Parts: sequence; C-alpha cells; structure tokens
Amino acid sequence: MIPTMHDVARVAGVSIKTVSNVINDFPHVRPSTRMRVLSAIEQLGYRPNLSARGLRSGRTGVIGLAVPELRQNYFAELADSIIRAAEKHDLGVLVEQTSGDRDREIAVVTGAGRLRLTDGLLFSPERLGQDDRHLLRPTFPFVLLGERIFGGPTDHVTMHNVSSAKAAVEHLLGIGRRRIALIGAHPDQREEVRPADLRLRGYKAALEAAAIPVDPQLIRAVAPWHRENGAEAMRDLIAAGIPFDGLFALNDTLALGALRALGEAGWRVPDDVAVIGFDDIDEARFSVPSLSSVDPGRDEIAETAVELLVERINERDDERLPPLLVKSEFRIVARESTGFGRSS
Amino acid sequence: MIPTMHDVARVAGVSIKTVSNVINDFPHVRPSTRMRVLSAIEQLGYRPNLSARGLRSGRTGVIGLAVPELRQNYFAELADSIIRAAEKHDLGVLVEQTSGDRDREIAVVTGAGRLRLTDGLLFSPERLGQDDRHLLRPTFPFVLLGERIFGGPTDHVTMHNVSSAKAAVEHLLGIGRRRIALIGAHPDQREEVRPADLRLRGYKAALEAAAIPVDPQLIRAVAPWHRENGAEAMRDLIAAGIPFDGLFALNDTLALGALRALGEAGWRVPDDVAVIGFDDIDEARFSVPSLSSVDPGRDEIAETAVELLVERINERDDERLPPLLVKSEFRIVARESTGFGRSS
DNA sequence: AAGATCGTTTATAACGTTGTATGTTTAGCG
DNA sequence: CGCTAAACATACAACGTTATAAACGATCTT
Repeated sequence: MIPTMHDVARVAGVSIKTVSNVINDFPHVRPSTRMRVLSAIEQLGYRPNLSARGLRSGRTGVIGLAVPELRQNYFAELADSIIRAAEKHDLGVLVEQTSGDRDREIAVVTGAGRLRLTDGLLFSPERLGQDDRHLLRPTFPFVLLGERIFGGPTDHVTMHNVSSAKAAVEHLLGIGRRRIALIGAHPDQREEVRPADLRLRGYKAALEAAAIPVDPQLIRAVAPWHRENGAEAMRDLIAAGIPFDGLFALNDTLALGALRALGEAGWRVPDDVAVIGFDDIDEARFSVPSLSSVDPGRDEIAETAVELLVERINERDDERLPPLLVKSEFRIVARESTGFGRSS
Repeated sequence: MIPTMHDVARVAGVSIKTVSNVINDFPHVRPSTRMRVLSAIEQLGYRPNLSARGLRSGRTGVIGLAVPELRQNYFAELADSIIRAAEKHDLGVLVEQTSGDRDREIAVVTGAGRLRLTDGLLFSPERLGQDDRHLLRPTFPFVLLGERIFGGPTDHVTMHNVSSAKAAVEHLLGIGRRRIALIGAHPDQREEVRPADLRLRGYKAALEAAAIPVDPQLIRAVAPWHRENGAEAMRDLIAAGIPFDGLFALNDTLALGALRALGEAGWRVPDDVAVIGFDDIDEARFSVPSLSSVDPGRDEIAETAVELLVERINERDDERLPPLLVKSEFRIVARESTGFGRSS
C-alpha cells in the first residue's frame, strides 16, 4: 500500500499537520521534530499525493503547452526550451498537439479536454488568426505564443518579426546582393499580422531603405512552410528565368528545401545565390552548406512565456494587470550560405 | 466562480451522484433526467475538476514520458507518436527531459519528481544501461523503451536492431557494394546490448552471410551520435585513404553528418559511396541526396508502448502478468543515397 | 392485494492533502 | 517566580469528486 501522511505521522509520532508543515517548509518546526518526520518519510518512502494536494490547494504544478506538432522542428525545440524553463519553476509540462486542426485549437483555448489538469496554458496557434481573437478569454492563466493573433486580451510573447526580417535582408545587402528573392509569402496578399506578412514587411522595408525597387516577381507565395514546398518554389523561380543573387526564406525549413532545389539545379550557394532563413533551428548548423538564419531568441521566448504564465497563476483576481506584449531579442547568425565560416 | 457538481445538481434539481452518473455514462439514468443534467452542465459551463477525480479514483488520466531531449529529432518524433497514441486512450502526456543526466534518469525511474501526477511512465533511457537493471522496479505501471536495458522486470518495447541492421547492409550489398564502412560503433568494444552493439552485430552478420571479411579499419567508433561527429568520422575515414563504396551509419543523424563530409570532399553519393542510415527521421526524406534508411516502426512502437502501459494501469495487483518484450516490424526505405528514386 | 423485483435516485462517507482556529509548551521579562 | 508572548503542535473542516449502500417508486408475481 502506498503510504500517506497519516502513516508518516504515526511513525514519527506527530500529527499529520506537522508532517505537512515539514514538507512545505513552514517555520516554527523544531529541528528535532523535523528530523523525526524526515526520517519517517525516508523510511516509508512517502511521496505526497499530488491529486490531493491539487484538490486542496487549487494548484496542480503542471502547465499545458499546445503546439501544432512536435515533428516540426521548430516546435520540438520550442517545447524543449519551455520544459526547461518550466523546470526552474518546478512545473511539469503537459504537451498537447493540435495537428493543424482548427477545432482542436478552439477546444484548447476554451479550456476543454485534457488540459483541465493544468494551472495554465501556453498556446501556439497555427489555424486560429486575428479574427478569432474573441475566442481568447482570459478565464484561466493563459499566454499566447507566435505571431498569428495580436491585440488579444491575454499576455503574448513573440518576436521582432519586422525588424529581424529587415536585418536579415540587410545582411544579404551587406554582402553585395541586390536581386533578393523571397519565398514563403502568404498566398492571399492581404496585409495581416501573420508571420509571413510581418516578415514580408521587413523585407520591403530593407529594400526601400537601400533604394532598391521591390520586384513582385521575386516574391513567391508558399504555404504551408514545408521543405518540399520550399524546394518547389525555388524550382519555379529558377524555371521562370528571373535573375536573382540572394534569397530570404521566411523560415529555415523552406530555406533547406530551397538549398536542395538550388543544388539540383547546379546553382552554387553562396557564390550564385546567398541564402538566409529564419528560426535558426539546430539543423541550420549542419546543412550543406550551413544555413545563415535569424535566431529569434527561442530560449528567451520560452523563459519569458513561462514567467508571465507563473505570474498570472499567482495573480489575485482583484489585482489583474492588463495584458502584456513581449518581444524577444533577435540575432543574425551568419553561416556558409551567406559566405561566412562554418563556426557556430 | 468555477461551477462544481453541486451547482449542476442544484440547477438540474437532482443529487450530485446523479450528475456524476450522467458524466460517467452509468446505466439506469432516465433519459429525461440525463437531458436535464446535460443542459445544466451546458448552461453553467461545468467541467469536472480532474484533481478531485484523480484523488477519488486514483487515476489522473495522464501518463509520463521521459526522454533525453526533444531537440533530438528522433525523440521529438517519438513523443509526437506517443502523444497521438495516448490520445486514443484519452490520456494526456507529461513530458520530462532527462538531458542525458544519469541522476535524473534514476530520479525518473524511482518515481521521484514531477511525475507523481501520472498513472504510469514510458521511459527511454540514454544513460542507464544493462547494469542498472535492478533500478527498474515495477512498483508503478512502467514501460521501457529503447535498447539499452534488456531482461529487466518491466515491459519493454523495442526494435529488431540486429535483423534490421542486417537488412540495411544487405540493401547495400544488393546494389553491388562490397567495401562497406560503418560509423557509430561504440567506443568501448565490449559486446553489450546497446543499439550500437546490436546494429554492429547485424552488420557483421550480413557480411558474413555474403562471405565478405569484416575489415576493422572500416568500422569507426563515434559517440555521441551527433551530426558533427558523423561528419568527423567520415573525414577521418576519407583521410585514412581506405577505399570503400558503401556506408552504413548507425543512425540518420550520423548519416546526415557523413553526407556533408562526403560532399565537402567531393565524393558523389550514391555513385562513389552509397549511404544508408537508421531511424528514418522526417529529415531523411529531404536531405541532398535524400537518405535511405531503416524505418524501425516508430508509430508501432508508440502504440504498443501506450497499450501495454494502459494494460498495466488497469491490471489488478493479484493478476500481474510477467513482463513482456515486444519488437516492432521494420522496413528498409530506399532513397537517392542508395540509388533509388526521390519518392517517399 | 401483499410481496418481490427491477430500475432509478439519493444521502453519506470516503480519497489525502492544506488552512483555520485553538491548544500547549517554552522562553523572555519584570 | 509569575505573567506574557512567542514558538510549536494539534484537531477538525474543507477541497470536488466517486463508491457504497440504502431508499424510493413502479411494475410484475402469486
């Protein structure tokens, strides 16, 4: 039988509340009794029942993380960072996959399903967008990740999409490229607040600042951002016969697909085309050639998000602060695909 | 305030037990009362408190998954598959990372830490080995994954390491390669039950069956199995000037590193060297050239593991079955790196 | 028409923990 | 020494759910 506090109390010859006090590090416990309780715990191999604790205290010590799917590199690395960040706060992470299913995303934000066992939720949408902002109701601690929904009623951690994209293009300009293609624009050309739109805006801003006209032929729509689609967009562009000497792929996965297509077509990177991606996934360090990228500050995003969530969890109802928008610091990582060394 | 069963009962004009009966789909509830209860639930937006349920029933509806780290592709894909499999049983998954830390692996198997809120544990060790078998004590539902510990007292789901590795080498032999190098052997050459040892055994068996002598110079030890190390091993082998026309990398990550080194050295794949890896991670489909590999049956592993765990969870103490060892079916996936088409 | 039987519902007691209020000792001070 | 205040320990009531056993009707037997 699994021992309970009562068993520990009996063995130590104290009341259960004293056991509880020892476990929760309360003051006013005599060192000698503390010792007695600890050794009883040891002897019985007692572990607190977290369901009971959760029921009584209203806290489970677990937060939820909802992402599209872990097989996408970016989300695996994000989950990794978030689990590490949560650990520092002694929180477990229950991972839920929405699999690019709109209904599941809705279920997740409305608090249905498995995630009821959690104290709060980190949510990275893939289908919900700006128009679904009203679905986000801060009825429980909630932090939004990513760049699909802005101005919602909840905390939000994201990246400097526009300025980091601008910096990426400036990096290409800096090595003398002038005809810079972009792959990954959103198929519908409305100017919205989606990563694709924001990064496109950064691209245009950089060109404008350099007094280079934006050539619409160099901008290719791609969705979703899968490797195959990146390769295909690149083949199309090559087939179209439009000259270009630089490529900004709106994420690394697209860039890696593009590298493949360029290789197949016999183009040399970076000699013929310099390529930069976005996200700085681990794989970028190891492709042939290694891929320059924008590191959007994933660890910082993870830590900030967890910290905000913890704050919301600890917040009393009558002292609710207004929702916060936090953007992490980015960094351009120059590698072989833009003519820099193999390092880092 | 969050509504409870009492609120639902009051609104529906029934007792809380009736509400419970409706929620748990118990028989003997009159359709009319069921309806009344359901609409009260709807109206109040009631959701059961899972901590309370967990306390009362002894089940949390969550299982734990402990892996080294999600940033390693293989584990991200494994976690993905496991979360999907768990979903079918209506179970959530709490993911814990052991980060290649032996003490953390021990903490996990001895049931310390965050994972107390779970009904059972799936564990994929990276540091614990055959000698730590005694640490696995089936005091709670537990299923072991991977190939580091055999013959322990718990259920175990793994792959056909030897025969699938043999099949991989036979694939290379089948396209006429005779000098087949292997990278990823374990640095200490004891014959143990680790993936490296088992796959090496398969390699030797294949050569033996083809009456080709094993050349120790062609077997390179690599640890850990990271891309950089795969590339380095390949550079060493090339520098050593030993001729070879085939390469079996003990996992895909090594293989991808090797592809890079081969490319740098100007070797053509598959013309000069045919390459096959192991694991069939998603990325293998998209490398240049695409990578042939062994699909060890990850989805099957995930589903089997979850099913075994569920059985153990439901098992009564007095009807414990002996531990089971299950191996999933494998499949050779032929791609460009061994001269096959681009497809799948 | 009285008892037995079935389907349906309910009061009440757990589950193992923490918070509150209250009791008991020990130390501090005049 | 006696009194007060602090330090320490305890009993008991929650938290929200499910399980047990018993009560209630209605229908069926005899």
